[in-house]
Amino acid sequence: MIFLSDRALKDVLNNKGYRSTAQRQKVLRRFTSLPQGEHLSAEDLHETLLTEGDRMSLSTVYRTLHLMVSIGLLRELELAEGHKHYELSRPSRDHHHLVCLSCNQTIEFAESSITDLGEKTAENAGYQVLDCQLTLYGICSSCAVKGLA
Amino acid sequence: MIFLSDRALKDVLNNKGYRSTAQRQKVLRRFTSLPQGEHLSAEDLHETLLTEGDRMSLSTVYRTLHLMVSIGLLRELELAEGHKHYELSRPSRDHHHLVCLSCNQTIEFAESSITDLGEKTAENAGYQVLDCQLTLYGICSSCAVKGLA
DNA sequence: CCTTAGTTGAGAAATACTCTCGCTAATGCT
DNA sequence: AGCATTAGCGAGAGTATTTCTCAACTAAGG
Repeated sequence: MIFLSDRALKDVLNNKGYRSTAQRQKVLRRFTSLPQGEHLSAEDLHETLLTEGDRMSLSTVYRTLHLMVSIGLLRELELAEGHKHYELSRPSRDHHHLVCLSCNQTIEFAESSITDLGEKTAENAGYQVLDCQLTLYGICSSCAVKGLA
Repeated sequence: MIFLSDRALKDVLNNKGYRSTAQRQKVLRRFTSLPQGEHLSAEDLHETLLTEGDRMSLSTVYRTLHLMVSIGLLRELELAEGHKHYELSRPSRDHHHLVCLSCNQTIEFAESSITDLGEKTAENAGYQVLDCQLTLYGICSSCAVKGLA
């Protein structure tokens, strides 16, 4: 799912009974052009779309994000900032997050064994997996030194 | 951390420069008396405290929950209901969650290897781990049948 | 005790997100 | 291509959850 043309997106959507719209294409395009490792909040996405000249209501931003998470195109991340972040779903390059509860620094790390383990567990329970996230919360070394925890 | 007396809680708090208060004791007690596998939202906790005759402001509930997460006594869960849930932190019996994005059913599962793996990763990055959560999001079999996804 | 500094309560406020409804436009059929 | 159907959109009001403010209170340590 590294790249998806407008045409491919249309097929994915239509197959599920959804329509392909300019808004959905713009949102997905924004995510595909994002550097590896970056993620956007709903508000971030809304703003960057506006500055690029793509008017879109905030409602649509939220609706589109939810839709894309539900069909597995995007991944919803709960880090430590009080709001959700989204990134392209890239099953082949699964990665996880390490978050400092004090300064919110976020580090990504890859660990393919977790995905396998998660898939197996979910299948045993009869689930079809859309996402598998290992999130580690802790205190980073510089915050530990400052005694902030 | 299966059980913590008021005295033990006081020591933990005082060691970190915090005070032991009646409110903090009540909150922790509520969690220690919770059946294994259950978790409470801030609102749940506030209500159950009130019905048990323990008046406490909602602000204090939130403050106490955050404090206890930051010192590792509680664990903050992000399931799929739109608000956070909390449970006692029990490092010795680590468990993770499988959530249906359609009906919000949540299944717990244990997997000790994940904790080890997480600890190792975090330590390499210089982090002191407070929590390690693997969360699998997907569609459960009954929702898949209903074609809800 | 007595001081001091962390903690609480109450409610206002901020934030993030969801809903409603009239209008627009994508899809599928002819 | 033209048309009917209906999913999807925009705008803003509404809701839910969480955070903030500040005066009053109280735990901790001397």
